Amino acid sequence: MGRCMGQVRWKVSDFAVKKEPKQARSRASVDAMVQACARVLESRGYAGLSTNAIAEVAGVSIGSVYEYFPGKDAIVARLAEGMLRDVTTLLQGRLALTDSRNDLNSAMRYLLGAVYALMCKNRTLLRVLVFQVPYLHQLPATKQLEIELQQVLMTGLQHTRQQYSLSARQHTLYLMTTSVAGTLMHLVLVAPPAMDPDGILDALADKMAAWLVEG
Amino acid sequence: MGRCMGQVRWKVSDFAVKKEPKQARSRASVDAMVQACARVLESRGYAGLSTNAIAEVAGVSIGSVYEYFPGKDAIVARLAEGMLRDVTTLLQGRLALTDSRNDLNSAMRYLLGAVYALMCKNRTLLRVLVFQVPYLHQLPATKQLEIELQQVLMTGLQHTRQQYSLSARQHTLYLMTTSVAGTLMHLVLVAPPAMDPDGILDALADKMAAWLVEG
DNA sequence: GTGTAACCTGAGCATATACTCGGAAATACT
DNA sequence: AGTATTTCCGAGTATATGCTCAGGTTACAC
Repeated sequence: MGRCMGQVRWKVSDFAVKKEPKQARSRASVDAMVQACARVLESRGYAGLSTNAIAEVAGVSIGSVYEYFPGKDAIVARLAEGMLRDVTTLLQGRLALTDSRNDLNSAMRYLLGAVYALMCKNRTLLRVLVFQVPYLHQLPATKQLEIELQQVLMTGLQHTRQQYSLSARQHTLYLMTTSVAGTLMHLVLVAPPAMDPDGILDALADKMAAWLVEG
Repeated sequence: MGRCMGQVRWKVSDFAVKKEPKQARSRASVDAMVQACARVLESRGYAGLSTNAIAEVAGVSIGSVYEYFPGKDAIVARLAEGMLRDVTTLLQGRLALTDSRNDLNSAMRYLLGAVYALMCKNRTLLRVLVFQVPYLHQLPATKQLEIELQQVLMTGLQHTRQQYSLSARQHTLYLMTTSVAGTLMHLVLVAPPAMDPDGILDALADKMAAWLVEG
């Protein structure tokens, strides 16, 4: 077997593209590989993912896969980065809307609902990425998403006029991001469907809005 | 290669023990295998885990491994169940202490601190288990831990005399478990060490205690 | 002691997966 | 049309890992 088995840390070169596609044909092939990767992850999990499977599902030859990617992890990384970026840009977009609303609570609810809805599409794929892909949380896009979430909440914080100590704000900010992330993750990936997501998001929005004005 | 590659769901038989060790010698062997499994997971990650590696590190022959386990997943499952049970029993123990204290806030802080400390040992191993083992959240012990956490918080809820609607309580309970879990997970597994865990746990205890009395 | 059951061994076979490479086919350029 | 470049192919090789099995060793009961 090749390299890359038996290590806990990954080199960035594992995730880089080998060659940039230049013609429309090859761009379509690369896209097909990434899509195939998603489908294989959904149906067989990360352990069942192989370059051969990707090539087969994508309808291209195994040689073509290695023409553009150094290995399967690069394809997974590209797929994950795309999905994470979707959430990040959603957050950025909704942030503009949030600014114009003066009702903090409903603005928060709006944001949470949007992110929740986006996560629910691709539920299965997301589950595999989060629970099985070893290097997901080391990806740049993951950290970018964390930063973006903090940014959104920070803006909410700055809107409130209350003055608290800086450390208190920092801690609250941290708690909010981890709480929101933890709740959304569990709600989307783990909780049974009988869980009344709308009611829970209502409650979460309430609590978070309250934390914002408290400090 | 054997079976068990390429599936998203696992059979319980994958996690069962093949034969129960009866003499002290074999019990030591089985224990060595589980410990070796932990060490291999820490140093090479789940992708680098193999029955051969386990046997080598444990100092037993590969044949002995298959004498007692149907495959590596059974060993991982046993290891994980042990660690999860440690947290569960800790929670149960501290719950008794919590009852006797009337200061809800400090009781909460005590609990959080204890769980955090326990998680911090075996940080690396925990990281691998949580982020890489595909079937971790399907293990009975995982769900048991969730239930136990809810139980502890529920007891806190019942201690407060306030009467709110049942659905509000249910939602708050859910939010508390997911928030606490999310924050602890991030703090232990992801956050950089410069994060001032004590201060954050203080803040979290404050917030959670407040939610308890609010409803 | 002797017999039985539990325990251990490790070479070896089967298989899955990573990855290469020589060359064919399509496309772009002039 | 002719040439260069890009793209694609897929049989084939190397290797890691799963797992078996025939036979040896140790512990225990009587």
